[in-house]
Amino acid sequence: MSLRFALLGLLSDQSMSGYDLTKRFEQSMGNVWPARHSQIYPELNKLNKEGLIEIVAEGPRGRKEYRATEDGRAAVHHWLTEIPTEWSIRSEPMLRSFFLWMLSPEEARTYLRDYRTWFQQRLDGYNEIKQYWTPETEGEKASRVVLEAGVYQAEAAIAWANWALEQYGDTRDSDA
Amino acid sequence: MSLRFALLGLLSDQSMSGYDLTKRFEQSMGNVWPARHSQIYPELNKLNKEGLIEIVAEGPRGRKEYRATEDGRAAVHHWLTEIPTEWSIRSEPMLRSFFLWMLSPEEARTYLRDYRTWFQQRLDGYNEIKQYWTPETEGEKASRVVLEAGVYQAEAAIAWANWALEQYGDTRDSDA
DNA sequence: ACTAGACATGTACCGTATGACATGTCAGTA
DNA sequence: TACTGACATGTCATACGGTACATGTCTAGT
Repeated sequence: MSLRFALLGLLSDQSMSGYDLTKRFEQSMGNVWPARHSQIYPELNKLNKEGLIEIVAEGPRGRKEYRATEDGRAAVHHWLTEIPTEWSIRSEPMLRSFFLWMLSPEEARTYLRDYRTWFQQRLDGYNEIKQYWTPETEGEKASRVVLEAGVYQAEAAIAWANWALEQYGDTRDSDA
Repeated sequence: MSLRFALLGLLSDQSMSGYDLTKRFEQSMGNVWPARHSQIYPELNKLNKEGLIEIVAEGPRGRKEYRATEDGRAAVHHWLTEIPTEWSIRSEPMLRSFFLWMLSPEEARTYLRDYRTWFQQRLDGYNEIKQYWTPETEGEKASRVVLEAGVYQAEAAIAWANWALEQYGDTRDSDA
């Protein structure tokens, strides 16, 4: 159910095409809820048939720009306020961490360094965006708040990785 | 693919039944990779047919205790070292946060307080475990390291929620 | 003797998600 | 003119995941 509300929410803020939405999912949205175009396009057609979104413009190459209808925005509101949140998350990096004991210390450290590097790059990217991006729409202002969550999470992930590296006998303190 | 390696990894550390594994997923494992018994039992049968796990004991009520074979452990090692990690995670709570702008400030604050409360309870639970649980197997020692990741993440989530609450005009500093 | 609850395993259906296949347009450049 | 790459939308087969259905056993308490 989450994908449809993600689309509906994005289309409540700005009108966009499936292509634009796909790019959104490749960037910001994909960090918390991944989706490919093969899932997005059919869902948009469903949403359109159900009257939750409507086509506001057509462009070159069959481009169709959608926006949420009043019903669509109401559906998001209902989801946010009435449907209980699924709190548990799905994280392969953390799942893998459960099994580091099956690796040699050096292999485990390699994994933890990769882990740290990945989050460090996220963090750098987030800070970059914070510097050069000025949110305009209401949705973008809220995205700015979520971006900050990414910063907090990334910092925590890096701090944990450093702590874990010590547990696995690491001597150095940072990498690339 | 992740579920099979989760099962294989757990069964590399200790022999367990599907029922035991299901309980594991309801607790620690489920925090990072949820799975129900309806998914676990068929996967165990597949793993068994493929020779990656074997039955080591049978108990009352048709209980079957499995453990990973040498091939099974090798498969986990291969996964950990050769298969690229899927870094992106799936988090409905964060997805919802993107759309807080569609709520009234009071509704948004309610959500953020629920968010904070949930992670606070996680954190309390983790600290409880840290106090009373002494890891014994290698797998449990590694789980202890992952538990610490949960602590770091929960603390970051709470800190962010407090920051976000300020953005949404909250005056108070804590709740239940 | 009965009963409730934990133990224990399984299947079936339906919706979600992925990767591959498929097709075509438009703009810029060589 | 030819080519490349971004733009743009779609489908299909398969696999993954969740809810509900289905069945039966064992233990402890009443």
